Amino acid sequence: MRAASIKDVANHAGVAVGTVSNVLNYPDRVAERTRARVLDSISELGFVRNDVARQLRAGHSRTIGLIVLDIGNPFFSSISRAAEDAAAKSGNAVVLGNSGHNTGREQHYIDLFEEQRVQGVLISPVSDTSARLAALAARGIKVVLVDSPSSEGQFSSVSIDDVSGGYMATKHLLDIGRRRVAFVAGPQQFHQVTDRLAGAQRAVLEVPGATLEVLQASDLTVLAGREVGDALVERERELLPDGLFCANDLLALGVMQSLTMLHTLRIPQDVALVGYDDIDFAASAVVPLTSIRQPTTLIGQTAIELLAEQLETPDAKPRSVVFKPELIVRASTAQ
Amino acid sequence: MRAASIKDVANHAGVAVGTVSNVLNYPDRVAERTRARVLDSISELGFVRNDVARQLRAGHSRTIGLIVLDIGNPFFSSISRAAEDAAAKSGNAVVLGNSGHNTGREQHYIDLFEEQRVQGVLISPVSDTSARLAALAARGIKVVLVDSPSSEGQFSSVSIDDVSGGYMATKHLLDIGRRRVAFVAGPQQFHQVTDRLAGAQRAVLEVPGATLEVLQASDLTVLAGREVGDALVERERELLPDGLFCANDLLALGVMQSLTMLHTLRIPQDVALVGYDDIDFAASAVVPLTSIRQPTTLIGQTAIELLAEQLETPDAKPRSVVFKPELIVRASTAQ
DNA sequence: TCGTACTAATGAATCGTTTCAAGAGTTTGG
DNA sequence: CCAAACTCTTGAAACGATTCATTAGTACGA
Repeated sequence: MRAASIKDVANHAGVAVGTVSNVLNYPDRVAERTRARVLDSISELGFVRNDVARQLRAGHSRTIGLIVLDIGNPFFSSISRAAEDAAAKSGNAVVLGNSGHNTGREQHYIDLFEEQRVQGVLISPVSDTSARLAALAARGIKVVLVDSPSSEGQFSSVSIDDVSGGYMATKHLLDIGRRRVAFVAGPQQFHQVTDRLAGAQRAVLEVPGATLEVLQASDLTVLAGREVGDALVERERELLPDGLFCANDLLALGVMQSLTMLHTLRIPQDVALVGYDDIDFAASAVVPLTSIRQPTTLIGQTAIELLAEQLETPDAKPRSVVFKPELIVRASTAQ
Repeated sequence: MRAASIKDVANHAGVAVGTVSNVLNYPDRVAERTRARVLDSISELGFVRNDVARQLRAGHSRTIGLIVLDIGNPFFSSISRAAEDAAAKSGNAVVLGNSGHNTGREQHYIDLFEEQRVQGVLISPVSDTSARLAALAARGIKVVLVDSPSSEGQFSSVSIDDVSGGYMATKHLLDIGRRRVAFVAGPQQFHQVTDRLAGAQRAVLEVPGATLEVLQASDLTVLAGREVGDALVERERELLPDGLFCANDLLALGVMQSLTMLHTLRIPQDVALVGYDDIDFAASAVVPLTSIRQPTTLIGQTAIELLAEQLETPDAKPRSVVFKPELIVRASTAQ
């Protein structure tokens, strides 16, 4: 009941194992008749190549590791889908790891991928993981940073100009006349959060009389957004910001749920709201959400391309691609 | 620049390869001093176990394949996250494949997983794939069906009673007084669609005077829902259904976008709306969406458990777990 | 007829582990 | 002091593919 091996096929067809291997890998090195006989045996025995053995011999796998911060976030699920599609085109499989913003789990996946001798690792790092990634790279496993710029150009990377995204979002709030702006931040160790905040600050400084408050959310999830929103509705009306920029769409949707729950506050009349990522659900929110669109499909594809580049020319200099995000205006900031 | 092997470690430490292997796998079979020396060599050489070779020797991998219909659907991303977490606890990794409702891609992943000698495959099959899956099983790869009942109890499965979910959703619409009910169906080859429809039909038959119309959507996505919605708003008012039950939440959110776009129709006053899956975004929709909640986390965990069961006792009879869904009432069906 | 050139097929060596029977030392008990 | 019972360590044999130097066989030309 053991799976048939190449040796079984060879016996059955009355040829040597090398011949069976040739039928599989270099069919025209084998004479017509022999090939037919081998193929018959293969289908008769239900032989399926053992990829593990192939990989051992080849010295590397046909697998790419992808470590994301939160697969529940459509931003990342979209990237991973794109990466998977792109990898499949060149016959590679993507193994997905979800770090959940947790350094321990991240390290766990790095170790796992190293043991599995993956061809490369695409990673959206939790924080500054460069030492660990350098160790990976030193053992010949290529690394591409996703949604994170490469510190000192050590690795290839594909990222989005989050500072400029933060600027665009805040500028838009200011353009529609809002002056008491608040940024709903996630944990400050996420560079996505600090970059977007930096952009927001720049925009606010350009407009005299505009202020920027920072509200701290415990996480980058819908639930954390709801907590921030609940705190806001408790405030006296004159202390409320009139423009809210959230570090991502999940937060924004959570905030929106709280603000609209009691029907005492109106979006956008009382509070205008901007999110970040433009996930599919932003358009179908209670109030369709203005957001900063990130080209997730492109990000995923590019990550795979950068990896392929590294694999083809092993000592090519790492390359960094930076995409510009785009403002998508919807009802949550209508004038 | 080749990665260090166990042999390199053995040379460096001046012991036999078997001893190094014992240090790694059975530390207390090795004398204190030897063990220390080997561990030193390991860290000095930066040795990392080659999992590929281990797997070849062991005859199976520490990998589980998961094939889902649409990873962009939060229902499936939630299941896969749960499965991944559960698998990690027993030291296994999950490789994710996205079939996108496409038989070809599904087969591609089945083949890939078979070549990779995964321990088992969790699959949400596109249609009746039992022949192919039987072939897998015949080669010793365990199969667990996810979100799909097992035909003839051939495989273990974890599923949800979709007929009863469809019944609950429709009964609820009838309970709040709606009589011209429509079911927004996805492609009829998806059993999820036909089961939910069957439940809806049963509910409608119980109420004299109630009718059920079936609207066909091209897919189970937000976009497909918007197409159905666009067609609905074109209708004369008296031909409109007053209760809509959508085959999943993505469809429902799409329909909702169209219906609320022009502000001529009100949800729930003119049309009450029920979705299916209760994804996180249902609660933060334009009109918070009444939905049928499926215990995704439980589904993912259970799938892994059923697989573990099969692996531990290879000739245990396949087991089927069926969960009951739950109705979550929100504003989209408020009376 | 023989040597050359070619095509096919062979099978041992290899990849990096784990396993396990056998051997080498050491300790214990009589 | 020797046998028996330990504790460690050893190193060859798998696992299942690919590779490649050899060999076998055939065809051709001189």
